[in-house]
Amino acid sequence: MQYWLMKSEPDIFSINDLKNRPQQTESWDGVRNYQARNFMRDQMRKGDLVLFYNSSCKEVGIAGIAQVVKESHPDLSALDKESSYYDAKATQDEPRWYMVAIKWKKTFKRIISLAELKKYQELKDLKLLQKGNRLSIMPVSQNDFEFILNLE
DNA sequence: GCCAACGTTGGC
DNA sequence: GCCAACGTTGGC
Repeated sequence: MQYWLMKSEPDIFSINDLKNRPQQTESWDGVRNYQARNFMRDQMRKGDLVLFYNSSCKEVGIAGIAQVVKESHPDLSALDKESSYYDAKATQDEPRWYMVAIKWKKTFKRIISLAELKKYQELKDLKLLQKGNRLSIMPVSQNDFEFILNLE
């Protein structure tokens, strides 16, 4: 079992939105970065746990936990000309972009803010905190994951 | 709104 | 394959 962090702009899709979906589940469409795609396509497995991170908003930080419930499948929003995620280079045969589905598991009682996370020496290896990291999906070590759970 | 840092594109 | 130019991310 592996652990991950996934970023979302809460104004666009929040952890509450996830909780309110049918089956509290959503396919993570719209990722258009190869490294992030490769994590979803090649490494994320059913049962993996995910830190749900709020980015580009008033309170940036970790909002809760989700779980991978469906492994890699094509992100067909890339084929939809009306979608802001449209990619002219994606086709039915070569979908180019892939996603996993995650299910809501827990909303933290408080947002564990980015500023707070930065304070802990224990989290110095957390990729989120490393300089210039803009990945929207990244692996998290089991130790870091458990440390963060205990901060709530 | 600023801007550092990174990713992608495309000419050569 | 290099690299400049451009676009995007995302914290502040």
